[in-house]
Amino acid sequence: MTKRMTPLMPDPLLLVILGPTASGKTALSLELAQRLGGEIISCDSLAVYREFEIGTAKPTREERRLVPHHLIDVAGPGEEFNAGDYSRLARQAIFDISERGRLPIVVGGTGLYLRALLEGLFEGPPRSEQLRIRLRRKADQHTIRHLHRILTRLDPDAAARIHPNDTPKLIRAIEVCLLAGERLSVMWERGREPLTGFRILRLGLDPDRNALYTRINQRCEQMFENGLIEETRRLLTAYQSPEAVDESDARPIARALGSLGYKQVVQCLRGEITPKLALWAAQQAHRNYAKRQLTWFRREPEVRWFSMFGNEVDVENEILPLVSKTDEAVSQGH
RNA sequence: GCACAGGUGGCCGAGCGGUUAAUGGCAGCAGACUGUAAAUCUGCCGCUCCUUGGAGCUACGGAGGUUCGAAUCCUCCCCUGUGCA
Repeated sequence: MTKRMTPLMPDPLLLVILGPTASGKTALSLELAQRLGGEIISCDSLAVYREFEIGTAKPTREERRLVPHHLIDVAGPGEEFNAGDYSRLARQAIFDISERGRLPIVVGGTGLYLRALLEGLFEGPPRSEQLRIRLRRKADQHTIRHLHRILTRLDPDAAARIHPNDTPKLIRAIEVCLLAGERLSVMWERGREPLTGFRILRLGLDPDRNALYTRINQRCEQMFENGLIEETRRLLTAYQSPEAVDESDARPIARALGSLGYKQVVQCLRGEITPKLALWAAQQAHRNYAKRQLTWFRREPEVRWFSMFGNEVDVENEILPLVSKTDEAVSQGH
């Protein structure tokens, strides 16, 4: 094997940092970005919303001044934002960063968004709120199996892959079939459009479970001390939370008010639970979430795992060699 | 001190003579996931052993008792809550 004298321009590197909430992704990403001349693309379904600050653990203003961040605060609190939007915007950001000769670093905990970014989504119709309302009403009138029966009629293959109890996924599947006039499973088979043109290096953080849970508990407590309740009160005044939707209420719905931490604080503000219980429940929810994230990320291909927190990783000896090794491998034509 | 009400698996909580290792829920563990994903859903869940299916052991505050059989009935004791003193 001879070394190329005039090697083709190798694909630029794309760094991906993934891991559960509170595993130290931010710390690691900042260090790497500074050492490698990188910019960060957040991959977080809640950090995209403006005004949701404390409960989303966004990087601080100082951190964002240190390193440019993308895909944070790109949507209004009451706006609709989904995996497709994310995929498009994030890809654009990655191309722009790379164009400028900088290293794009994707950092995130939202598995679906990461997959939408790296592997793409199937080509499907957007959601139809009206159709969804109709389907949900139907579901309420019949047994739990009803939606599944409808889907089985429309697309048996898709139905076989969705559990009869999983109402939201059934609704989306039926919606797609009806709107597209085509089977979802057929659309799936046509495949996705993955992100190409980059060598992707995935770094995963998987610290000791008990230590992670302890850190999550502390971080939640910190959020409450930093004014999560006040922040939620302000948001709740301007927006409705997704549960307890009132038809006569003109305020837009902020979906993020139903997410970890905010949901529990909303219950507290409505007088349903005490602040103490809200904290306890928020901690619980974050722990459960971290576990689900790990389940998702375990399936992610080619992840270089580190069983420690992001701030504990020996960047100099553990990661920088990986980065240059990838460079080498490609320039040698492997 | 007296009178009620209670003490059930890590927690909450059903059961109130056999079909009960004991309904549920939570937590825990494992899993799924193609435009609501910080969402939604699934499985396992006393211990030990073997191959699915089982086998054995330990369990319903404690000690006795009644009974073929008790978490469930009786007696005494310990503890908790409430009311009266």
